[in-house]
Amino acid sequence: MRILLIEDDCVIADFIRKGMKQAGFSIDHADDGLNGLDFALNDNYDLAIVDLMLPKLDGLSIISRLRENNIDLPIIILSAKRTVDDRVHGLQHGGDDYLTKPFSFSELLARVEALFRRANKIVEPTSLSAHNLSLDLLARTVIRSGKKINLQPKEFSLLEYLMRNSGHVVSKTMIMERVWNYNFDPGTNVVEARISKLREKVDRGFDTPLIHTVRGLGYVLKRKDD
Amino acid sequence: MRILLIEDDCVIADFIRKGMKQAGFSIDHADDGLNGLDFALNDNYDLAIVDLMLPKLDGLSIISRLRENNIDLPIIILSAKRTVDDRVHGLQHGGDDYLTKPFSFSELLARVEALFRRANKIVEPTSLSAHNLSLDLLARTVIRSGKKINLQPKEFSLLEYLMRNSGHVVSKTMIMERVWNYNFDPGTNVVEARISKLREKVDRGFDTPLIHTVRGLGYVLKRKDD
DNA sequence: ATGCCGGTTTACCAAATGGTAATGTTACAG
DNA sequence: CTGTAACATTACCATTTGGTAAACCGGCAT
Repeated sequence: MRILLIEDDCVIADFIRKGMKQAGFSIDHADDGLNGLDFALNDNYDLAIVDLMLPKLDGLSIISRLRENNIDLPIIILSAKRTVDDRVHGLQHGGDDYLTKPFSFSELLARVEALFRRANKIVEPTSLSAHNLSLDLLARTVIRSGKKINLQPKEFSLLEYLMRNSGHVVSKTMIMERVWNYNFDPGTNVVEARISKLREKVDRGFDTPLIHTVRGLGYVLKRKDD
Repeated sequence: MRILLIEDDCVIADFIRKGMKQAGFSIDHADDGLNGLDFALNDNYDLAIVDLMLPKLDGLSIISRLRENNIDLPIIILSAKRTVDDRVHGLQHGGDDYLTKPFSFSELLARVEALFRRANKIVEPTSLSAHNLSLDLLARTVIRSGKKINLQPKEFSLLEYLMRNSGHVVSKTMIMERVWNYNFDPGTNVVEARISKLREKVDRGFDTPLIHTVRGLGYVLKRKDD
């Protein structure tokens, strides 16, 4: 979870930085508006905490610029201005929350967590892809270099699991647990057998194989050179 | 945009109701906690505004119960309690925002709009729900009032189609085309037969049937009184 | 009331699915 | 080079699935 903090008062900035680190977040700090905008535009953050009064470029302008650029980043506004008009103004500019200084750290943390909760629900990917292979998780269809591939339900789940961990080796035991919901070893070779069928459909006849076995460890989905 | 307001003070409730209507929202009002929970569980709202101090069931309990039932509804907490602890508590229980009384209507409106902005990202829905029935399109699971229902793949697709058109009658021909990909009439009663099995699993043993037949036209998924 | 038409339910069977085990293959140690 | 263990492939069979048709039911027009 990466947070961007844009704040010029270094006492407050330090206070927030330390607290967030302790809470297990990774946090970057920009101390003026232009830097902050630059950070936000050129890196992928999960949330931003933005002061309104900033040197070079004020907070509201940063938010407007981000929204103009279609950057949909949850933003908490931090400000000394406490009138209703200021709050309303901040939210209307595209802020997600407004917190007035002075504030207690626990409240900031609670708001950060509330926003994460909401933002991360929506991010669930509806398709997975690697190289020229892609799965549509909603339609449950598989396409490799434009050609539709017909998989059985179990085969699809197996491939989905490999794709979700693409680049990382997954052991047969892991596969058993996540795809078959077995927490024991049935003493058969179900996984091998199903992998074989899967390869036949997904790899056979295509340029380069994507399903690789790692002797003694398990299987990986990747292209050879990754 | 449908808002659910749970508030026992009728002066405040009226004030909010009028304002929201004027702002173009459709709003329902429950004046105690149990009613509120019932409304939220049995209907589809886009946002809820919840007072904390309520007769019969307090606001935090309502929120907890909703989150337990996997109902992901943006919630604004409204409360006279203004301490940091209360705010933190409210957010930790699954609220998305916390507003203290007295508040100005413009601030409430701004927060409602901010939450809508975030919740309504134009993303393909990954779950469908109607009344107390909900489908998880990714996991391909079905839950009705907390109980898991096991459907066969075809049954799931059929129910999904009904849900996607919930409230609207769909003809058997339509169903054949979209669920079976037949563009002709096979002269059998596949649809009827499968609808029957589906009813057995989805409706039998539950409070109110959701799958209704409209003689001569087709089928609808809805509650009787909608 | 009677029969008919549209819809429902059920039993049945063919096809698809998915696990098992036997057999074949390959990598690597010695 | 050879033996072994890990893995691959394949044939086979039980279970699940899903379509068909026949029996059943209930509202409505005659």
